[in-house]
Amino acid sequence: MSQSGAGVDLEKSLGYLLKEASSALRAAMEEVLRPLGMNVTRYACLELLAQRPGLSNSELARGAFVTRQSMNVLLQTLEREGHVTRPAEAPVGRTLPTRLTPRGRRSLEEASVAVRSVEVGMLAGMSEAEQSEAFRILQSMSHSLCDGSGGA
Amino acid sequence: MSQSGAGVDLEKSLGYLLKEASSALRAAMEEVLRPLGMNVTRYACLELLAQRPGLSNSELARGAFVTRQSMNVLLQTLEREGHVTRPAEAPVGRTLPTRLTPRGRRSLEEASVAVRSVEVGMLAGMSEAEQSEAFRILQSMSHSLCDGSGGA
DNA sequence: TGACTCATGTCAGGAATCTAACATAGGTTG
DNA sequence: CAACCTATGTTAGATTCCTGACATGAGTCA
Repeated sequence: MSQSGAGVDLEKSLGYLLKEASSALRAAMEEVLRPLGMNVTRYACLELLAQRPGLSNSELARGAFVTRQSMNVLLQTLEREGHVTRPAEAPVGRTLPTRLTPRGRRSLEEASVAVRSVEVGMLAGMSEAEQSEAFRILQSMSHSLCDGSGGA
Repeated sequence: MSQSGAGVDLEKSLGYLLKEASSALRAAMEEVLRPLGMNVTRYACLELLAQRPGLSNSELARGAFVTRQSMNVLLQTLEREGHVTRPAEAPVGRTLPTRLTPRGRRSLEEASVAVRSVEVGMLAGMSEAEQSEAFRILQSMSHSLCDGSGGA
């Protein structure tokens, strides 16, 4: 390997570290979800619907960090598979409120257990106080980035 | 919007928050890099080469969080554009040590300024102590995830 | 009322990434 | 030495995701 102990500051960048942690988390989640025939985006969609029934396509897209076009095709798949239902007509406006079916809820249950184990593993070795601190810090980063980006 | 103040714990998940922050960072970086005709992966590749000249294709891939196949096509593009150079023959084994050209270094300079401004904005409102704490915490998360995933 | 703006759902095309596969070089172990 | 295993570079095919575009419904304002 070429990596000698040269003075590189990429390893000191919080941005790089953030990406590294996020990448590791995603990889770990994909790994435990694959045997269940699921992936991170599918899980995120179902989890969002479990916690906030009636979310629209666009709202799910924002919550799962994909475009609404991508979420649309995912919802069509989930609908075809019988995991979610959407009314044929929009009760108001154009938004179609989506809901989990019992089958979707069952799939989510399995996945939730797997994902929770990953998150527990991620927090191994961190005290309650550190977790609270991590929460505050990550929220601060998100807000700073959104303010600086969307507000300018 | 459908989001009432219902008791949802996705907002309390450190994993979700980690993804949110990482997503915001990536979006902010893409935004400032786009006017420069660059994207996050290209920037990561050039930055890695600046800090560790002679990295191989596979090492760059790992550092930029993509597959070595994806990095390979990127390197071919960068080589065609004159941003990097690779020897025609591997001096040892099969690894082709890659290096920045002066032109690649110039492109990186521009991008670095833009990216640094994003990172500075992200750290706005965080004290030195908090940044150190963030560093420790993110590293702890990464390590816990890799140990639990690759070691099992 | 009518024009404007904004958000949504949806379809089509393209760009980026990944998975699968093969050949080669180096180290390891019998 | 020979067989084996691992890591690398590379190509090709498939998949995923995004960008662009259009039509519809709701709210705003003159």
